[in-house]
Amino acid sequence: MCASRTTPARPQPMPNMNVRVRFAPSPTGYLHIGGARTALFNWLYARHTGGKFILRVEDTDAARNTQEAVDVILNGLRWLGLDWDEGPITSDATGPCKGDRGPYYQSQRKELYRRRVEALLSHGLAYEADGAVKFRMTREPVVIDDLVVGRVVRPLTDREELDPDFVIVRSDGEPVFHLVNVIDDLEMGITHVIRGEDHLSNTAKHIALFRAFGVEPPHYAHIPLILNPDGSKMSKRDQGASMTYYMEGGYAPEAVVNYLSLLGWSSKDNQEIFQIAQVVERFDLPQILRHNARFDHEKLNWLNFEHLRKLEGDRFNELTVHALNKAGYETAKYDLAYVKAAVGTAREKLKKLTDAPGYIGFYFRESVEIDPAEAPKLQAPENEARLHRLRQAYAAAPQFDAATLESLLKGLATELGLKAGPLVHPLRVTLTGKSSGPSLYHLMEVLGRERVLNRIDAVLATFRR
RNA sequence: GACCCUAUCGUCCAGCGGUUUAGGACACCGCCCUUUCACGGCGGUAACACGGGUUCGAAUCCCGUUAGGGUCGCCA
Repeated sequence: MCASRTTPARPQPMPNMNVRVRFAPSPTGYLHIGGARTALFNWLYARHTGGKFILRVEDTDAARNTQEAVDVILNGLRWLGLDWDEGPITSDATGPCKGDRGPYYQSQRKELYRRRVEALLSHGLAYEADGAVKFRMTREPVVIDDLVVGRVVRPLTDREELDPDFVIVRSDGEPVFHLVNVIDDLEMGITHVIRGEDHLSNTAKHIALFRAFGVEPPHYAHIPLILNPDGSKMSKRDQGASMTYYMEGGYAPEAVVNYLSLLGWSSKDNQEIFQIAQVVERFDLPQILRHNARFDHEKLNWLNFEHLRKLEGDRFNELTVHALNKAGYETAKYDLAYVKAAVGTAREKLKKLTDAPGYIGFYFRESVEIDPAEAPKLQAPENEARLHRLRQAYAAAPQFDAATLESLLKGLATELGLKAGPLVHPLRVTLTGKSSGPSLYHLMEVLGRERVLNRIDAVLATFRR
């Protein structure tokens, strides 16, 4: 267990410096995109105000909460770049953590809950019924002054009218969500609860609980939900509901974070493309919209492209090489400079990182695999002589750089009374196997004279059968 | 069913009583540029859910209807 909770709160230097927000996921084995956005908004608010972002794992359901499930969440948040100031460091509930308000796993806080329940019991604010412990809920409508939604008055529903009290400890002794959530927020000194709107109705219970513990509740900000493109609610099974879809689908974290920021929040000045630091600077709770938003994959794709092309060279190289390796291309077998130059020709061209293997994989295969759709065109009789002339010109090229290669090709085209196209197309297919790809002249420069001549020879050989 | 939230182009946002022939972005459709594929440039189609009020004047305020979402668990 990490640091004790008895450490007194430190004095707050500035009025706005004491914001404490948290993301409190339940490890179910996957991180929902909506949960990721909730985490992002909390993180943004903490960073904007100079407050603390806390990660707390709500692993009360021992049966389905595994360490692997926690890792999914930790990895998802890390991938997005949402670092937490307090919370677990590993997926081991009894392992190390940072922060002095731990433990940050609910499974490690049972004693705390037990004491709080006893206090409630002894004050007559809770009572036992059928082996469970129930909380004596207020019968009055509860007013919620929500930072996003505004003032909401929640009266009892007709069902609650019958019995407003609700279970806080099950008959098996396990405390329920409403209870532990409130106790933890209280103990951890959470000042703002930023969460999905699906919790808005529950908030009445939470406020009543806070008051029963003798404290005023934190500020609440209920953010709208993310819906499917067709407007239905996004559930586990839906495409793109899980963070892994983006992590493995060729998206840059920068783009996903940017897109998520724009769902339900706006800087009001029509800017769409943001670096995360710019969002941190402008983000605030009052600008959050009140209505749900549909997830638009096309727009995310566009943002992904925009971010990919703006990525700093090394970062682009890192992400692209990773995508190539994942697809089975062993870039490590090649010169670092060659790899960098090769990847460089895909710069500003990739829509998704997962397009990299198909786009520049030819650099990392010793023999070219001709696209079956292009093979017949390449076999056109006139191509033999053209490729032969091209080979001669390139074998004798004084320098093997893009500009020289281009002028040699164009010179040859003029000589043969052709436009560049009839030479460019077969040559591209010969060298890469495909009809489209990086700039032909630059790709040849990267490939180098030896590979270019070899690849031309390989195709020429198919003409002489 | 009860209660709560919401409602501007297909989608995401701007608009917060008059400066609006409702603006931007994605997507879509033309044209241009071009060594492929892209990018880019120019132009275009496209919305205030409906009905009542309030007001000299409403996308903007109020009420209702409709629609969508959420909550009513010994799930979280």
